[in-house]
Amino acid sequence: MSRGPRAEGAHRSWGTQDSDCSILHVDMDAFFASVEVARRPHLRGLPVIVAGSERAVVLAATYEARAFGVRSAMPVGAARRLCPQAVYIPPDHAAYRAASEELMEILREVTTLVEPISVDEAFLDVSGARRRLGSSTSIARQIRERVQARLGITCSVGVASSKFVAKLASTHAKPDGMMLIPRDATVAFLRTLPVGALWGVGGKTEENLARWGISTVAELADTDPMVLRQILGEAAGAHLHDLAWGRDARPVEPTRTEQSIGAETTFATDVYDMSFVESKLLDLADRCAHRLRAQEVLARTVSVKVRTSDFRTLTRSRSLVSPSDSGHEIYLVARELVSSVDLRGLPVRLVGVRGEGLERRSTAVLQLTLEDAVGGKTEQQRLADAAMDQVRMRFGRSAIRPAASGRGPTTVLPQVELS
DNA sequence: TCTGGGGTCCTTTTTCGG
DNA sequence: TCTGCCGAAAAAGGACCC
Repeated sequence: MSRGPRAEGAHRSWGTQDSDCSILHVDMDAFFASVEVARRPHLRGLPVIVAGSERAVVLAATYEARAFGVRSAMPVGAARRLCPQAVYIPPDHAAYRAASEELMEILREVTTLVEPISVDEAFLDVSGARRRLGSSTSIARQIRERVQARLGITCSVGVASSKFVAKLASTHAKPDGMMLIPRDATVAFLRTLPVGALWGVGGKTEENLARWGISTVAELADTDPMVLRQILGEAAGAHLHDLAWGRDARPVEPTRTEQSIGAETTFATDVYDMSFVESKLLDLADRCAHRLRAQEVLARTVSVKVRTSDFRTLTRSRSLVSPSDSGHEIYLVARELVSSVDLRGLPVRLVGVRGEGLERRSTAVLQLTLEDAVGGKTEQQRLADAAMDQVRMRFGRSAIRPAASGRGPTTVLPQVELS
């Protein structure tokens, strides 16, 4: 579901030398819409748009709908004006998740070095798979065939010597294509692109750069990095200058861990009633906590997001005394945080709850056996009781399980301070 | 035209302890 | 005890991605 701008001049062959290009970027074409068309063949060839409520934005549009100017992230109202005859379908996220899992399975048959970056795209490092499966471009072809055969939808693949160039290549290959950017052609390819093509340059940065007379990657590449750092900040300035020269050494990382888990919702109409907002908050905290538990992680910080009817977005966050995955605990903090927000008398459009600073659950094992209790309450037993109380408070009774020996309770828990 | 919901990362501001 | 300064951590906000 790439939205990056493309350049017409870049849309040609850049050579065939793929021996030093081991990074692949696989990107499904109009993913959600394609899944819907694949299971409703009578829609093939029609403009199809996947979107939630009238107050939402377009999540995906087939190429037939794009011909009318419809784009993803466009408000549904605007899409209806451009293309009233399109078939509008509400999203079915479970189906997209299932298709996504199948896609990732296909990719992992090629190599274990797969880094999913969203439901419908992933990077692969095929340097180790080439002896078995052939050249990088040949592997790209095999992937496209398998995806078509098993999912009934098309994808595009970019092949390059770095992640970000592979991603640009897949964007230019769309729809249903493949593009190779040989290492030697990288800088020449990049210089044909507008700055907005670079990963990390959105509307604001583009405007900002335009004020300095920079609107193409070539112009950015030829700008003194010191000046870029002044315009864009320390990190972004240096990073974008590197990208403009094709320098991107980031490896494909198959095991990236999540930094936060959250849930948010936009109301059908803006609401003044804070008790209604709180009831939604409880729901969101529960969803958030449920997913924390499913991933076996605890959140160190709770943050809330409130958007008022004028589209101002405010956030508040607070660290917890001890990390938690309890919906009730998260709700209590979230409610306080929301009530501390100055809404300036405006109704609320959106609320969200997020758990941040995630840490893995269960790193230490506390074992208490009946021997510990012999002779009444020893110092050790009192200590153990206190620890157990903490465990109950933090994880609930269900966290305490009988030991395998059956002689006492064993609990798996994150480091409990026994001081 | 009227802007979703899931995230990441970076910068700036505020808070806090020494 | 009060004040200033410093650095680290936390909080807030914003831009960006799909």
